[in-house]
Amino acid sequence: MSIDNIISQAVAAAVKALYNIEADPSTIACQTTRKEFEGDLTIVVFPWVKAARKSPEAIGREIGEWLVDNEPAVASFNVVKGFLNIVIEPSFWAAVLGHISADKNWGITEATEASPLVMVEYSSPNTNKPLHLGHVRNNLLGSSLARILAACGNRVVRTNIVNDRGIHICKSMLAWQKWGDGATPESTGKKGDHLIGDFYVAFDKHYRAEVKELMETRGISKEEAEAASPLMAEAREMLRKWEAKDPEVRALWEKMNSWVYAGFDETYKRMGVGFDKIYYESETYLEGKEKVLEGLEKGIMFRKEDGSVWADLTDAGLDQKLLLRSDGTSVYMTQDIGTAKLRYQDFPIDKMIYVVGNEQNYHFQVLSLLLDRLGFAWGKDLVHFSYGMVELPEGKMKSREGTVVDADDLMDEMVSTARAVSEELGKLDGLSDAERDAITEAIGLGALKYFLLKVDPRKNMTFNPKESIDFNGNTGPFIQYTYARIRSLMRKAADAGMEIGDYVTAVPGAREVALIQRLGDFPSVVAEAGRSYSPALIANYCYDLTKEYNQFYHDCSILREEDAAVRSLRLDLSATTARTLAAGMGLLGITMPDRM
RNA sequence: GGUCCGGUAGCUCAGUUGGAUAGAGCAUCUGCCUUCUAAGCAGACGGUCACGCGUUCGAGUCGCGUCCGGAUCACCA
Repeated sequence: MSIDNIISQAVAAAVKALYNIEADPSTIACQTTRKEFEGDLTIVVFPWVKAARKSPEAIGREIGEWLVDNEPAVASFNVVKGFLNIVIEPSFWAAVLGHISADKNWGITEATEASPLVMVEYSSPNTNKPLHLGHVRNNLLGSSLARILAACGNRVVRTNIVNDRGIHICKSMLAWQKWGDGATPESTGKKGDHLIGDFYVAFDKHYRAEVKELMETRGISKEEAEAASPLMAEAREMLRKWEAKDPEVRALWEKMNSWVYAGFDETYKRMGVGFDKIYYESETYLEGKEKVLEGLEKGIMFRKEDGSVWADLTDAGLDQKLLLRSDGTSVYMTQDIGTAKLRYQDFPIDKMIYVVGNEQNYHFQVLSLLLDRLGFAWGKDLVHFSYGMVELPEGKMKSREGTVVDADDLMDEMVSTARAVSEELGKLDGLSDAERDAITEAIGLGALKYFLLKVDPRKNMTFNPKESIDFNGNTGPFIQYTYARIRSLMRKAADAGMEIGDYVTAVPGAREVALIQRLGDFPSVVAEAGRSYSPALIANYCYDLTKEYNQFYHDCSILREEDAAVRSLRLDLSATTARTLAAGMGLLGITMPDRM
């Protein structure tokens, strides 16, 4: 039971005793007192003014007096306008810290057999090019969200739907056949995904040259030239062969995809993201048809004269949506319905969360409606975790113009910057090469992850590779640094044989109380982050906690404190802060180095 | 044009169910390394919370309208 709950319940009891008003303790506004006023917690008394027929000041005074008489945790109070500021009996704060400190899983709720089963889909790359900055935001949001949901007591299945088929991969395959000269990741020393990406670019280059030439020699329009392009015709022919399961095409497709997957795995691993179940579009793209035809029979869909199948969503304020082309083939929406069916067969999920960019908001609005009408229990309240795009100072990333920020390059750059800064500050002196590598990796990736996760996912963000990433202020490294300092402090305390956790007689000061209150918030922050699907909430909490700790740290001497009980209290407070920071940053997938 | 989402300090962003005088970082300026790590701390400067109306004890937060920016409205994925 947290101190907030104790006070809320006591206030509810006071209101009942004084004015015979029933107040739900959870609705009572109990908040940390602002610094400029005296007190620890503040109760807003305005809600009872009408029913009690008294002035806010009088009500505040009466509740305050009642609390002092009846609630041992309350030491004193003062009233400013309609705000009742409560001073908690100082010894209670030591007890609260003891409670937090004893709970090794503070803020984390373990899932049980009965917990809801939540599936989170994220990443969902194409196999024709390497991962870029946009994917990085997606991957980090998705995996962080999965961790947060698990910490909120959900059973979580992380999933990835890989777009491994279609014209795009055929383009890469064709380019490899034509101009690849038998190149492999081994022969070129390139990561497989980058190698395939290069061939995709090569196709595009040759294709555009071809179109230009056709326009000039035949004097035709761009559209006509594109339609007449032999190169594109070859790619389409290859796709046709792929769909007909031509052994040669399939073998090449499998070989090249395996290169890409090896490359992706490396990137995922470094980024610290993973999946419990991966679906491949090549295995699911035919699935939705059956479900759509089933819907047709039930009258949920209708067929037009040309044979195409549609859903009419005008009654829900949306348009008509195509689900099967006139030639009977599937579209994107149909495949998503099919994937949903497969997933439900594999896992009896209660909730589905799709981490997909906000350009697909409309798609998921439609998907939700369709799944609901087709009888999926979770269809109606599926969550489209919609996030904004990452833009560069010059504007949007465009692969054709080569302005895409590559995920691997970005991570390399972050880590080498971290190393340069660390060396300049002399932070790595006296450490082994392995230690240096581990620390700079943690800092570089910590900076990147924190930067992408601390902002509201819905918003578009600008990423300036040169200037955006900082190691000062509200950044991952700042939080990591504070953690590393505490760890160093704990090592010194251990060397000196100092005791922690033996401070029952100590009375915490104002800074300690502020920090304990902040630590006490962690469980509700995690719960709120789970409810609102917001890694940013966790990030900003970690930052606030770090700031609070640094102020405390600079205001007092810990190891030199002469009163053993106070020193012990401060050491335990430091240790608990470090643990909470590690837990919070862990939910963001950020590792905390022991020294830096 | 329809639908959805944004608009808070020069810049990048917080602001938890409506609560007290609006919060950080960066940038600019001023102090603090002989004291557990200065990637730090303390302070100064900086605001019509896009605009208007409404709801009420109280609105950055809720409702309606306007303006600006973005996304989307394919027999693409």
